[in-house]
Amino acid sequence: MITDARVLRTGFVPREVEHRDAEVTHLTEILAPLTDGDPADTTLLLGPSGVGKTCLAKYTAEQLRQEVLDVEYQYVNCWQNFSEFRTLYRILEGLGKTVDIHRQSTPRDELYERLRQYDGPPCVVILDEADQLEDKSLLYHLHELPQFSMLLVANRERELFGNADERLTSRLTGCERVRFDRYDSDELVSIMDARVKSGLEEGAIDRDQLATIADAAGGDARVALSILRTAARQAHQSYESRITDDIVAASIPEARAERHEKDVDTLTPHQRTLYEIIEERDAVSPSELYEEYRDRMDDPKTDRTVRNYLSKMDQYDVIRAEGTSRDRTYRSVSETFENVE
DNA sequence: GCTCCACGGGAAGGATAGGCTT
DNA sequence: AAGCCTATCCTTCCCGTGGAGC
Repeated sequence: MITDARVLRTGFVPREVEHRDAEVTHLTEILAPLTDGDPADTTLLLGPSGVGKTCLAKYTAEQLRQEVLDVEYQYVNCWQNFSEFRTLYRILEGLGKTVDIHRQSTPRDELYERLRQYDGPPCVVILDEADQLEDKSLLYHLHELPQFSMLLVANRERELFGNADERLTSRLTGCERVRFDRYDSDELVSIMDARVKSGLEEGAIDRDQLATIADAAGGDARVALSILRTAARQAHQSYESRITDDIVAASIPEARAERHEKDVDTLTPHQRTLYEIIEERDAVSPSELYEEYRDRMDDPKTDRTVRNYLSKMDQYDVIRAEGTSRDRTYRSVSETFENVE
Protein backbone atom coordinates (compact mmCIF):
# COMPACT_ATOMS: atom_id res chain seq x y z
CA MET A 1 0.00 0.00 0.00
CA ILE A 2 2.53 2.58 1.13
CA THR A 3 5.77 2.39 -0.83
CA ASP A 4 7.47 5.51 0.48
CA ALA A 5 6.13 7.10 3.64
CA ARG A 6 8.56 9.99 3.51
CA VAL A 7 6.82 11.81 0.67
CA LEU A 8 3.61 12.13 2.68
CA ARG A 9 5.29 13.54 5.72
CA THR A 10 5.15 17.21 6.62
CA GLY A 11 8.27 19.07 5.73
CA PHE A 12 9.06 16.87 2.76
CA VAL A 13 10.38 18.89 -0.14
CA PRO A 14 9.51 17.34 -3.51
CA ARG A 15 11.94 17.22 -6.42
CA GLU A 16 9.63 19.42 -8.45
CA VAL A 17 7.35 22.08 -7.04
CA GLU A 18 3.93 22.26 -8.64
CA HIS A 19 2.00 25.38 -9.62
CA ARG A 20 4.50 27.83 -8.27
CA ASP A 21 6.55 28.62 -11.37
CA ALA A 22 6.18 32.36 -11.07
CA GLU A 23 7.14 32.33 -7.42
CA VAL A 24 10.10 30.02 -7.99
CA THR A 25 11.37 32.27 -10.77
CA HIS A 26 10.92 35.35 -8.67
CA LEU A 27 12.74 33.91 -5.68
CA THR A 28 15.50 32.48 -7.83
CA GLU A 29 16.11 35.92 -9.29
CA ILE A 30 16.26 37.43 -5.83
CA LEU A 31 18.85 34.90 -4.76
CA ALA A 32 20.78 35.13 -8.00
CA PRO A 33 23.48 37.48 -6.64
CA LEU A 34 24.64 34.63 -4.43
CA THR A 35 25.88 32.74 -7.46
CA ASP A 36 28.49 35.47 -7.84
CA GLY A 37 29.19 35.51 -4.15
CA ASP A 38 27.26 38.72 -3.53
CA PRO A 39 24.67 39.00 -0.79
CA ALA A 40 20.99 38.76 -1.70
CA ASP A 41 18.27 41.03 -0.37
CA THR A 42 16.22 40.10 2.63
CA THR A 43 12.96 38.69 1.32
CA LEU A 44 9.50 38.22 2.77
CA LEU A 45 7.46 35.20 1.76
CA LEU A 46 3.86 36.04 2.57
CA GLY A 47 0.61 34.14 2.37
CA PRO A 48 -1.85 31.99 4.34
CA SER A 49 -0.80 28.63 5.74
CA GLY A 50 -0.35 25.62 3.52
CA VAL A 51 0.35 27.51 0.31
CA GLY A 52 3.90 26.32 -0.12
CA LYS A 53 5.93 29.17 1.36
CA THR A 54 8.20 26.99 3.45
CA CYS A 55 8.42 24.29 0.84
CA LEU A 56 9.39 26.76 -1.84
CA ALA A 57 11.97 28.49 0.34
CA LYS A 58 13.67 25.19 1.05
CA TYR A 59 13.34 24.07 -2.54
CA THR A 60 14.89 27.20 -4.01
CA ALA A 61 17.69 27.23 -1.48
CA GLU A 62 18.40 23.59 -2.22
CA GLN A 63 18.39 24.21 -5.98
CA LEU A 64 20.82 27.02 -5.48
CA ARG A 65 23.12 24.85 -3.48
CA GLN A 66 23.18 22.20 -6.15
CA GLU A 67 23.90 24.80 -8.76
CA VAL A 68 26.52 26.75 -6.86
CA LEU A 69 28.40 24.49 -4.53
CA ASP A 70 29.53 27.38 -2.46
CA VAL A 71 26.26 28.24 -0.74
CA GLU A 72 24.84 27.06 2.54
CA TYR A 73 21.31 27.30 3.81
CA GLN A 74 19.90 27.00 7.24
CA TYR A 75 16.27 26.51 8.18
CA VAL A 76 14.91 27.63 11.55
CA ASN A 77 11.34 27.34 12.70
CA CYS A 78 10.78 30.36 14.90
CA TRP A 79 7.61 28.91 16.30
CA GLN A 80 9.66 26.34 18.14
CA ASN A 81 12.62 28.65 18.64
CA PHE A 82 10.85 31.85 19.52
CA SER A 83 13.54 33.36 21.68
CA GLU A 84 16.39 35.28 20.17
CA PHE A 85 18.87 32.95 21.80
CA ARG A 86 17.40 29.75 20.44
CA THR A 87 17.11 31.05 16.93
CA LEU A 88 20.70 32.21 16.92
CA TYR A 89 21.74 28.93 18.39
CA ARG A 90 19.99 26.97 15.66
CA ILE A 91 21.63 29.01 12.93
CA LEU A 92 25.06 28.47 14.40
CA GLU A 93 24.28 24.83 14.92
CA GLY A 94 23.58 24.47 11.22
CA LEU A 95 26.89 26.06 10.43
CA GLY A 96 28.63 23.65 12.76
CA LYS A 97 29.83 26.45 14.99
CA THR A 98 28.28 25.43 18.25
CA VAL A 99 30.78 22.84 19.35
CA ASP A 100 31.98 24.85 22.30
CA ILE A 101 28.80 26.74 23.00
CA HIS A 102 27.04 25.33 25.96
CA ARG A 103 23.42 26.13 26.27
CA GLN A 104 23.67 28.13 29.41
CA SER A 105 26.30 30.70 30.18
CA THR A 106 27.00 31.83 26.66
CA PRO A 107 25.93 35.42 26.24
CA ARG A 108 23.80 36.38 23.29
CA ASP A 109 26.42 38.86 22.14
CA GLU A 110 28.85 36.02 21.85
CA LEU A 111 26.49 34.26 19.44
CA TYR A 112 26.23 37.40 17.34
CA GLU A 113 29.98 37.68 17.37
CA ARG A 114 30.27 34.16 16.03
CA LEU A 115 27.92 34.99 13.21
CA ARG A 116 29.75 38.19 12.44
CA GLN A 117 33.00 36.32 12.20
CA TYR A 118 31.56 33.60 10.03
CA ASP A 119 33.63 33.52 6.87
CA GLY A 120 32.33 30.42 5.17
CA PRO A 121 30.28 30.41 1.98
CA PRO A 122 27.30 32.80 1.85
CA CYS A 123 24.36 31.44 3.77
CA VAL A 124 20.64 31.65 3.17
CA VAL A 125 18.80 31.72 6.47
CA ILE A 126 15.18 30.67 6.26
CA LEU A 127 13.23 31.93 9.27
CA ASP A 128 9.93 30.12 9.18
CA GLU A 129 7.01 31.62 11.10
CA ALA A 130 9.18 34.67 11.63
CA ASP A 131 6.21 36.56 13.06
CA GLN A 132 6.45 34.31 16.11
CA LEU A 133 9.78 35.75 17.15
CA GLU A 134 9.43 37.42 20.51
CA ASP A 135 12.16 39.92 19.92
CA LYS A 136 12.25 41.14 16.35
CA SER A 137 15.56 42.93 16.82
CA LEU A 138 17.14 39.67 15.76
CA LEU A 139 15.92 40.38 12.25
CA TYR A 140 17.58 43.76 12.34
CA HIS A 141 20.89 42.36 13.48
CA LEU A 142 20.92 39.55 10.96
CA HIS A 143 19.93 41.94 8.23
CA GLU A 144 23.15 43.83 8.91
CA LEU A 145 25.33 40.83 8.27
CA PRO A 146 26.27 40.51 4.59
CA GLN A 147 27.20 36.83 4.82
CA PHE A 148 23.59 35.97 5.58
CA SER A 149 20.62 36.37 3.27
CA MET A 150 17.30 36.07 5.02
CA LEU A 151 14.10 34.56 3.78
CA LEU A 152 11.36 35.51 6.21
CA VAL A 153 8.28 33.34 6.08
CA ALA A 154 5.09 34.72 7.61
CA ASN A 155 1.36 34.83 7.11
CA ARG A 156 0.94 38.54 7.06
CA GLU A 157 3.29 41.45 7.02
CA ARG A 158 1.27 43.17 9.71
CA GLU A 159 1.98 40.38 12.16
CA LEU A 160 5.64 40.33 11.32
CA PHE A 161 6.08 44.01 12.02
CA GLY A 162 3.45 44.14 14.74
CA ASN A 163 5.65 44.94 17.71
CA ALA A 164 8.82 45.73 15.85
CA ASP A 165 10.56 49.04 16.32
CA GLU A 166 10.92 51.83 13.77
CA ARG A 167 14.46 50.99 12.87
CA LEU A 168 13.57 47.54 11.67
CA THR A 169 10.36 48.51 9.93
CA SER A 170 12.04 51.22 7.91
CA ARG A 171 14.88 48.90 7.05
CA LEU A 172 12.59 46.19 5.80
CA THR A 173 9.83 48.13 4.07
CA GLY A 174 11.90 48.27 0.92
CA CYS A 175 12.83 44.62 0.79
CA GLU A 176 11.62 42.06 -1.73
CA ARG A 177 8.31 40.28 -1.32
CA VAL A 178 6.96 37.08 -2.76
CA ARG A 179 3.24 36.63 -2.23
CA PHE A 180 1.38 33.36 -2.28
CA ASP A 181 -2.30 32.70 -2.90
CA ARG A 182 -4.35 29.72 -1.88
CA TYR A 183 -4.32 26.73 -4.15
CA ASP A 184 -7.51 25.89 -5.96
CA SER A 185 -8.95 22.43 -5.87
CA ASP A 186 -7.34 21.21 -9.09
CA GLU A 187 -3.94 22.36 -7.98
CA LEU A 188 -4.28 20.53 -4.69
CA VAL A 189 -5.29 17.40 -6.54
CA SER A 190 -2.20 17.46 -8.69
CA ILE A 191 0.04 18.20 -5.72
CA MET A 192 -1.38 15.17 -3.95
CA ASP A 193 -1.25 13.13 -7.12
CA ALA A 194 2.48 13.70 -7.44
CA ARG A 195 3.01 12.43 -3.91
CA VAL A 196 0.69 9.49 -4.45
CA LYS A 197 2.67 8.41 -7.50
CA SER A 198 5.92 8.29 -5.60
CA GLY A 199 4.61 7.19 -2.24
CA LEU A 200 1.70 4.81 -2.73
CA GLU A 201 1.05 1.74 -4.80
CA GLU A 202 -0.52 2.14 -8.21
CA GLY A 203 -4.28 2.61 -7.99
CA ALA A 204 -4.33 3.10 -4.24
CA ILE A 205 -6.52 6.16 -4.58
CA ASP A 206 -8.36 7.69 -7.52
CA ARG A 207 -8.75 11.25 -8.71
CA ASP A 208 -12.29 11.70 -7.44
CA GLN A 209 -11.16 10.80 -3.98
CA LEU A 210 -8.31 13.25 -4.18
CA ALA A 211 -10.82 15.88 -5.25
CA THR A 212 -12.91 15.11 -2.17
CA ILE A 213 -9.86 15.63 0.01
CA ALA A 214 -8.94 18.80 -1.84
CA ASP A 215 -12.40 20.26 -1.28
CA ALA A 216 -12.19 19.53 2.42
CA ALA A 217 -8.77 21.15 2.71
CA GLY A 218 -9.90 24.63 1.74
CA GLY A 219 -6.84 25.50 -0.32
CA ASP A 220 -4.38 24.40 2.35
CA ALA A 221 -1.90 21.85 1.02
CA ARG A 222 -0.71 20.95 4.48
CA VAL A 223 -4.22 19.98 5.51
CA ALA A 224 -4.78 18.09 2.26
CA LEU A 225 -1.59 16.09 2.68
CA SER A 226 -2.34 15.30 6.29
CA ILE A 227 -5.74 13.93 5.34
CA LEU A 228 -4.10 11.89 2.61
CA ARG A 229 -1.50 10.60 5.04
CA THR A 230 -4.16 9.65 7.58
CA ALA A 231 -6.14 7.83 4.90
CA ALA A 232 -3.10 5.93 3.64
CA ARG A 233 -2.15 4.85 7.12
CA GLN A 234 -5.71 3.83 7.87
CA ALA A 235 -5.89 1.68 4.74
CA HIS A 236 -2.50 0.21 5.47
CA GLN A 237 -3.48 -0.76 9.01
CA SER A 238 -6.68 -2.45 7.96
CA TYR A 239 -4.91 -4.38 5.19
CA GLU A 240 -6.91 -2.76 2.41
CA SER A 241 -5.26 -2.83 -0.99
CA ARG A 242 -6.65 0.59 -1.76
CA ILE A 243 -8.10 3.60 0.01
CA THR A 244 -11.89 3.28 0.10
CA ASP A 245 -14.38 6.15 0.05
CA ASP A 246 -15.25 5.38 3.64
CA ILE A 247 -11.66 5.77 4.68
CA VAL A 248 -11.43 9.09 2.89
CA ALA A 249 -14.59 10.32 4.58
CA ALA A 250 -13.36 9.23 7.98
CA SER A 251 -9.93 10.71 7.49
CA ILE A 252 -11.16 14.24 7.01
CA PRO A 253 -12.26 14.79 10.61
CA GLU A 254 -9.69 12.27 11.84
CA ALA A 255 -6.72 14.22 10.54
CA ARG A 256 -7.93 17.32 12.28
CA ALA A 257 -8.66 15.52 15.52
CA GLU A 258 -5.21 13.97 15.46
CA ARG A 259 -3.52 17.29 15.19
CA HIS A 260 -5.68 18.71 17.92
CA GLU A 261 -4.84 15.81 20.21
CA LYS A 262 -1.17 16.26 19.57
CA ASP A 263 -1.38 19.92 20.49
CA VAL A 264 -3.32 19.13 23.66
CA ASP A 265 -0.60 16.67 24.66
CA THR A 266 1.98 19.42 24.74
CA LEU A 267 0.10 21.43 27.35
CA THR A 268 1.47 21.83 30.86
CA PRO A 269 -0.75 20.79 33.81
CA HIS A 270 -1.81 24.39 34.36
CA GLN A 271 -2.68 24.87 30.73
CA ARG A 272 -4.49 21.59 30.66
CA THR A 273 -6.71 22.62 33.55
CA LEU A 274 -7.64 25.75 31.64
CA TYR A 275 -8.27 23.66 28.58
CA GLU A 276 -10.53 21.28 30.48
CA ILE A 277 -12.59 24.07 31.96
CA ILE A 278 -13.12 25.54 28.52
CA GLU A 279 -13.98 22.14 27.06
CA GLU A 280 -16.56 21.49 29.76
CA ARG A 281 -18.31 24.78 29.37
CA ASP A 282 -17.91 25.28 25.61
CA ALA A 283 -17.69 29.02 26.19
CA VAL A 284 -16.58 30.92 29.25
CA SER A 285 -15.87 34.50 30.25
CA PRO A 286 -12.38 35.45 31.42
CA SER A 287 -13.24 36.25 35.03
CA GLU A 288 -15.23 33.06 35.36
CA LEU A 289 -12.38 31.10 33.89
CA TYR A 290 -9.77 32.60 36.20
CA GLU A 291 -11.94 31.88 39.20
CA GLU A 292 -12.67 28.30 38.28
CA TYR A 293 -9.01 27.75 37.56
CA ARG A 294 -8.00 29.08 40.97
CA ASP A 295 -10.50 26.77 42.60
CA ARG A 296 -9.13 23.72 40.91
CA MET A 297 -5.44 24.28 41.37
CA ASP A 298 -3.50 24.09 44.62
CA ASP A 299 -0.85 26.50 43.38
CA PRO A 300 -2.58 28.70 40.84
CA LYS A 301 -0.64 31.13 38.70
CA THR A 302 -1.64 34.77 38.53
CA ASP A 303 -4.20 36.06 36.09
CA ARG A 304 -1.49 37.68 34.07
CA THR A 305 0.31 34.37 33.61
CA VAL A 306 -2.97 32.70 32.79
CA ARG A 307 -3.47 35.27 30.06
CA ASN A 308 -0.07 34.38 28.67
CA TYR A 309 -1.08 30.73 28.61
CA LEU A 310 -4.40 31.46 26.99
CA SER A 311 -2.94 33.56 24.23
CA LYS A 312 -0.41 30.82 23.47
CA MET A 313 -3.16 28.23 23.44
CA ASP A 314 -5.17 30.43 21.12
CA GLN A 315 -2.24 30.70 18.74
CA TYR A 316 -1.80 26.95 18.82
CA ASP A 317 -5.49 26.57 17.93
CA VAL A 318 -6.08 24.52 21.03
CA ILE A 319 -8.77 26.94 22.13
CA ARG A 320 -10.45 29.88 20.51
CA ALA A 321 -10.43 33.41 21.91
CA GLU A 322 -13.22 35.63 20.66
CA GLY A 323 -13.76 39.33 21.21
CA THR A 324 -11.06 41.83 22.02
CA SER A 325 -12.37 43.60 25.07
CA ARG A 326 -15.19 43.06 27.52
CA ASP A 327 -16.84 40.73 25.08
CA ARG A 328 -13.92 38.27 25.27
CA THR A 329 -14.92 34.64 25.57
CA TYR A 330 -12.84 31.54 25.42
CA ARG A 331 -14.34 28.60 23.68
CA SER A 332 -13.39 25.11 22.72
CA VAL A 333 -12.34 24.40 19.16
CA SER A 334 -13.77 20.92 19.02
CA GLU A 335 -17.17 22.55 19.11
CA THR A 336 -16.30 24.77 16.17
CA PHE A 337 -15.17 21.68 14.23
CA GLU A 338 -18.78 20.71 13.71
CA ASN A 339 -19.96 24.20 12.93
CA VAL A 340 -17.42 24.54 10.15
CA GLU A 341 -18.32 21.29 8.44
C1' DG B 1 -20.08 59.83 26.99
C1' DC B 2 -18.52 57.17 30.94
C1' DT B 3 -17.32 53.06 33.25
C1' DC B 4 -15.31 48.94 33.74
C1' DC B 5 -13.20 44.73 32.28
C1' DA B 6 -9.77 42.58 29.96
C1' DC B 7 -5.63 42.52 27.32
C1' DG B 8 -0.86 42.65 26.81
C1' DG B 9 3.77 45.43 27.06
C1' DG B 10 7.58 46.08 30.02
C1' DA B 11 10.50 45.77 34.17
C1' DA B 12 11.93 43.24 37.96
C1' DG B 13 12.70 39.23 40.58
C1' DG B 14 12.95 34.10 40.99
C1' DA B 15 14.11 29.58 39.32
C1' DT B 16 17.19 26.82 37.01
C1' DA B 17 21.36 25.14 35.11
C1' DG B 18 25.80 24.94 33.52
C1' DG B 19 30.81 26.73 33.76
C1' DC B 20 34.57 28.41 36.35
C1' DT B 21 37.31 29.10 40.30
C1' DT B 22 39.27 27.87 44.41
C1' DA C 1 33.69 19.14 45.81
C1' DA C 2 31.57 23.22 46.94
C1' DG C 3 30.27 27.61 46.08
C1' DC C 4 30.01 31.53 43.12
C1' DC C 5 28.81 33.54 38.74
C1' DT C 6 26.18 34.42 34.84
C1' DA C 7 23.21 33.31 31.38
C1' DT C 8 18.08 32.23 29.84
C1' DC C 9 13.38 31.42 30.78
C1' DC C 10 9.32 31.90 33.51
C1' DT C 11 6.37 34.37 36.61
C1' DT C 12 4.75 38.37 38.85
C1' DC C 13 3.68 43.19 39.42
C1' DC C 14 2.40 47.55 37.56
C1' DC C 15 -0.02 49.97 34.38
C1' DG C 16 -1.61 52.12 29.86
C1' DT C 17 -4.88 51.36 26.35
C1' DG C 18 -9.04 50.21 24.15
C1' DG C 19 -13.43 48.67 23.27
C1' DA C 20 -18.24 46.97 24.74
C1' DG C 21 -22.02 47.85 27.25
C1' DC C 22 -24.63 50.77 29.93
